[in-house]
Amino acid sequence: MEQVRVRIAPSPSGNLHIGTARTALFNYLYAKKNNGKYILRIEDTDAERTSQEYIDNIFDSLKALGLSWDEGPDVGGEYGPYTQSERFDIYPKYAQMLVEKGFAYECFCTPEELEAEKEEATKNKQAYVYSKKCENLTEEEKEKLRAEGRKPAIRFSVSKAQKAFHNSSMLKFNDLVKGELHQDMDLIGDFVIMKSNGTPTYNFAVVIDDMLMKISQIIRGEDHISNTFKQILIYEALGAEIPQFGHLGMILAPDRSKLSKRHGATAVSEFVEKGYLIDALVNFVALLGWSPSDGNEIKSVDEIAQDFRIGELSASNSIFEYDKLNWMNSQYIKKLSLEELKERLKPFLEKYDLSELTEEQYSRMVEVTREPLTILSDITDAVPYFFGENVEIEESVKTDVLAAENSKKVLKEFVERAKNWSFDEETLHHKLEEFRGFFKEQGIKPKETMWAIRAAVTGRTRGADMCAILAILGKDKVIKRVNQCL
RNA sequence: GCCCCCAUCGUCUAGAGGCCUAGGACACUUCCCUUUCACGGAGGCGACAGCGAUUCGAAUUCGCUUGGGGGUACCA
Repeated sequence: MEQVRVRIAPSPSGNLHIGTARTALFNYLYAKKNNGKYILRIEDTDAERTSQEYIDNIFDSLKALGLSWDEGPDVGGEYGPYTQSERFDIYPKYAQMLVEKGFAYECFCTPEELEAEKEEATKNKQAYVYSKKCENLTEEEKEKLRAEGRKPAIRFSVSKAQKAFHNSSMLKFNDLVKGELHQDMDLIGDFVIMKSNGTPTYNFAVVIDDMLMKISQIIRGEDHISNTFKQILIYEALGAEIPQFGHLGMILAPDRSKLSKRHGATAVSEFVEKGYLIDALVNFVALLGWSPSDGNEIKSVDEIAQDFRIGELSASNSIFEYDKLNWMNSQYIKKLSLEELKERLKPFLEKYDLSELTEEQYSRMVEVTREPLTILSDITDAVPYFFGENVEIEESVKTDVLAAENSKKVLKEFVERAKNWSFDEETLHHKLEEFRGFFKEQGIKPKETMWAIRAAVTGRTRGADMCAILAILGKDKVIKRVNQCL
């Protein structure tokens, strides 16, 4: 296949999952690296589980991730429509074609009959394979069943395909990331390709769509490996060219189970709401399975694309640990310009009245509080003392710091002196230095001196640079708070 | 149960027979810087799942065992 065409095909039965995001990323990277096209297709054959809300979420998240698609439901393209529910009229034709070629047949079995077969198999400790009892139904028998009101599903005949295209029962393909994979076709039961309600099953719809959309490489999670064998059989029966497959390890939770809500966020949008930067998220997720050749792990999508080789991806599963994500997010926060950071922080400062601060004061506040931020939402608890007249004093601060005799001495002296200071940072810096020196001679450590002031003004023992805090708050508020404390 | 995939520090990984007394990153930890927290800097701790086989030589090849994951639907 000359043109590289890859796709991401989420099914809108939930918000865009972080695992799907990673699959999307690797497809995007592959397309980028190979000058190919990257296509978005919505797989909504199961009407029960799809909702517009999820579709919107998937679009928004994918866009936010910066993985823009060349063809898709919204932007269109040569091979549309790109939403499976809008393609329902094209699947029956191909199913019919397979029936005519003898690679598929109508099946009238009821769910109960099928269930019984399955139970029988488990009882005998055998792999369940459909009995094929409908494969050789005569026209009369079919008519009779139809007359009973039964609606047939269409099943793919694995044995027919095997006879037509293979010498042995071993089906093999060369996976882009895992190497040679194989499966005994005798263990693949005749699977349904068209449901009795006339809609295609997943395995059938994907093949038809990927074929028609000329997809050249299919990169997806390894939970699809078993589907791949079925799909290869369909391609062969259709006489279509078989694309290359690449199966990625899965993302697991720290307890090695599937990543789910009980482990925290799973959707990209949830991470964003929590204060993760989308660039950090993408970078982090890329590192699950891929590693940079130069050892520098902080990289943009474009940089990763240059360095991306699908064969070098890890074949194993990887565990999603927050530690590294957090570190990475903090690195990306550090790289943000002050202006950008000021904007991004606003959603997390809604509980405060930002109008209390001038633009300059807000800038300075962000500047002096940004250092320890891991996620944007950390700002919420980092800045309460910049707002309001009074300040809430932490219990431990009251008992440990403020109760100390030295603290009272320091604070009294502070009020006396500060009255005459000009509250700009430069002056404060010098004055406080003098101030510390004054107490040091009396045997009070600089640290203690500063703690007393910090405790009285912010109610805490830790926080941003003291001079900046004092300057932003201004003389009146500072003295008021200290007096109140005394 | 049956089938498939995977297996290097706690985690993400480098490593494609000798360059490995196994390298990096995160986490943890020690020290330094410092008016606090943090940031930053310099160190430290820490792994080839087990057993066999091939080979002069194996983390790297093969087999078995164990462990983990996935699939087993008229879900996708």
